[in-house]
Amino acid sequence: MKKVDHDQRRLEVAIAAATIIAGEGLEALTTRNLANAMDCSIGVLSHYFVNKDEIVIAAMNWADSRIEERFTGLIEQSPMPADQYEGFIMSCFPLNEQSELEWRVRLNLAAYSLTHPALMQSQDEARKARFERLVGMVVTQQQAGNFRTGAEPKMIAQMAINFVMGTAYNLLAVPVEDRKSIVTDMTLAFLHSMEEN
Amino acid sequence: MKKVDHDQRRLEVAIAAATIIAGEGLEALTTRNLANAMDCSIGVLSHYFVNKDEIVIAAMNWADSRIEERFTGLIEQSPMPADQYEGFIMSCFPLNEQSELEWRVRLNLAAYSLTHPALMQSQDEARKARFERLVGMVVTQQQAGNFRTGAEPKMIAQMAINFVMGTAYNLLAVPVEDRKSIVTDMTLAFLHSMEEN
Amino acid sequence: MKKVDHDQRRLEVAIAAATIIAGEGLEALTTRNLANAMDCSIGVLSHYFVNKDEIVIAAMNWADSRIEERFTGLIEQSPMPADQYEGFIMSCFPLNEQSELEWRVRLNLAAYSLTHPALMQSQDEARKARFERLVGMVVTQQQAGNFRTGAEPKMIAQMAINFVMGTAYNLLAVPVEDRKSIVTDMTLAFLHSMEEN
Amino acid sequence: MKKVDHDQRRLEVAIAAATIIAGEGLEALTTRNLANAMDCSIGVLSHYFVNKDEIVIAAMNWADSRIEERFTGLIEQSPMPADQYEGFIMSCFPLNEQSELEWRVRLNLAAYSLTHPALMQSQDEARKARFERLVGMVVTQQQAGNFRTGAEPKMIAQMAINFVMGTAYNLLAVPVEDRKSIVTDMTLAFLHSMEEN
DNA sequence: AATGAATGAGGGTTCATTCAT
DNA sequence: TATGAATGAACCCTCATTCAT
Repeated sequence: MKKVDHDQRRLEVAIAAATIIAGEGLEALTTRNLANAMDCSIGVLSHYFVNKDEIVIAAMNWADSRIEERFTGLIEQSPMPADQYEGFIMSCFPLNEQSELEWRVRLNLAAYSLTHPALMQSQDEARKARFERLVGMVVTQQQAGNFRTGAEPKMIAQMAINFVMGTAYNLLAVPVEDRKSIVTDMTLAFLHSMEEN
Repeated sequence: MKKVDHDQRRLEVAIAAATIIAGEGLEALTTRNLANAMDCSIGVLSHYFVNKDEIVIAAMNWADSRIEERFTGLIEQSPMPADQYEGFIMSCFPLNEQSELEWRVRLNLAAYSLTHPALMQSQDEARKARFERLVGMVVTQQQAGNFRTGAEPKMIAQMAINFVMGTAYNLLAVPVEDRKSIVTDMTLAFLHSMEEN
Repeated sequence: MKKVDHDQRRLEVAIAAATIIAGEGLEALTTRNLANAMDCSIGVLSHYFVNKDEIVIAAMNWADSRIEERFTGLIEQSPMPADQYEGFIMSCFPLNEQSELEWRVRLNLAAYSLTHPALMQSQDEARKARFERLVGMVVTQQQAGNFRTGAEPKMIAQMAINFVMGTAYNLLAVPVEDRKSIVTDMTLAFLHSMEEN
Repeated sequence: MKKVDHDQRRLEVAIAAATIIAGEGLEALTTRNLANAMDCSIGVLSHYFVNKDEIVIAAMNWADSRIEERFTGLIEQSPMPADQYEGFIMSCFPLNEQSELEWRVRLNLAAYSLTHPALMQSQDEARKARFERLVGMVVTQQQAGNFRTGAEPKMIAQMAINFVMGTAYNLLAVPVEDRKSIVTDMTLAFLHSMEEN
């Protein structure tokens, strides 16, 4: 008798919530506003989430996961041929409407989790997993002769993470049309600085 | 002198507000909570700020300025002797209680300004000024032979900004006692990658 | 037979509702909670009751009737031999789990009916019938020489009702294990005071 | 700078709440309804009570205390001259508009406390204190030769309490104009049954 | 300048009820 | 019959803001 896919519906709510957070800010994410955006009644939300906090968390985790999945997908196919840097860049940074939305939510998540221990903890775990994956990739690249071997893989991995995050967050303040050339140059510069010299 | 008192009180309010944002989150910054933290009555706040939005902005700008001032102070005394990297690092990153507070607020500011045009605009201006100052510093360093000349000063400046921001934000998730060694290594690596080779 | 099933189901709902009222209070009697206790879906309730008010009334009337039926059963077998006081007491007061439940609901009914005219009216009718029956019993007992004849049967009947109610309600606040000796002594004292002297 | 008496205002809220409970029932006691009855805004309530539960408790305790105080006042002036039974009766039972209100709330309290442990506990304490006072009074009356000495003071006290409660609660279902003669007869009969014979 | 009581809009949430399946 | 997703009114409560003192 199940007419609706429960998980699908939860996802829809999470995406709608993420869209509001990205577009109007966290304070604009009210149940009324959200129900309106989803074109349903307020009561519906309580069928899929026990309270609003869960919705906020689901929205943020959704955006975070989307970014992370693209990033992970890239790493897994390394060693990356140099001619695929283009795809790397496009996947890693907010260069289209969709990833813009996700990065905006992620920036909110970064600030929000500072004072929400449960969220901070899940972030920590995600961070560790990401770090480990990236360290593995660096080692692979070093063995392939693409990265210099003088530096610790762990440091290179952490610097890459910081580079991507710092660049992505700062990019959000730049007009969309200007972003691509900036980020391309900077990524190449970063990768160059990681290369054997 | 009245004006001094007035400005002094505004500053006190901003600092108290920033402390709440950093410690309990933006949602915990209520007028009642703020008045309580300042050990004064709610009504006092309206003598110094026309509404709560102004308080939020003042708090965020205060934290932002504090970080920026230290950064600017460093730049102005360049070319930096190599033996002052220690001070540079301590000044640029959240390595003590005070700067931790400021960086936490700044991260909130980064997210908040995404959907608050007025704030975004003032951020833009600050960003430009910061950028210009840093470009000047890079040129100076290049002329002094500390930085490689192969790269555009603008790109180096932007990469430095992104490096500092990305590193600082990610540092907030690391236990305070572990931060210093991490950031030292990474800063040296970054500066090394900027050097002539 | 459909009718039997239907009435049976209504009764089951009423008992489940009464159980919730007795155990968790009137405010805990929600449709969701009730459906959960009955291990059925919310929609089922509307097949047997037009709305929740009817359920509340059915639950309260059920408990009230249970108590009343035992009381009536006792009266009808009067004149009561002195050696059956034990049974009288056990039947009239909340001395086991089941009657405890019923009396708790009845106390809720007493309060609830104060502001629910329809319920108050049905209560009035039940009260009158109870009163008449008891007056008849008192007359019988007087004729049998068990009760003093100096007092009006009506007054004795009313005092008996008040005695039972006052005692039963106050008993609900006493630990179950202490109740029996208390109520035995008090009933004997009451009956003694009603006897010829 | 205190313009209002905080305790006075709390009392006003409690009385207004009690009036609603008595007149429209516990379910009609909403914050909107209460604010409306007090001719003030909803927000005012939160200045004097942390939440609605506290208001309900305050209202019920107020009504309970009013009844109790009259009862205690009577006991303290015992041994009671026989010609003051009139006052005793008027003070003990719901025979005017004011005490009617209080007894209606008390009946709600009796039912409500069944499933509200905190309230039940405070009721227990009040019950014990009441009992002790009454036992003391019974002893006094026995020494004055007004009550029979054959019975335990404790039993007499408990029977008196049950008599008053049972009678008062049942009285609430009787038209006000019929109550006085009923309760007078019954009280005299009760007191008579307590006398030496 | 400082106070804090008062306001009432708007927040999240719960609820009885309806209805397509 | 039975289901449970959907509805939206109404709940309690918090909040920024105002203003008489």
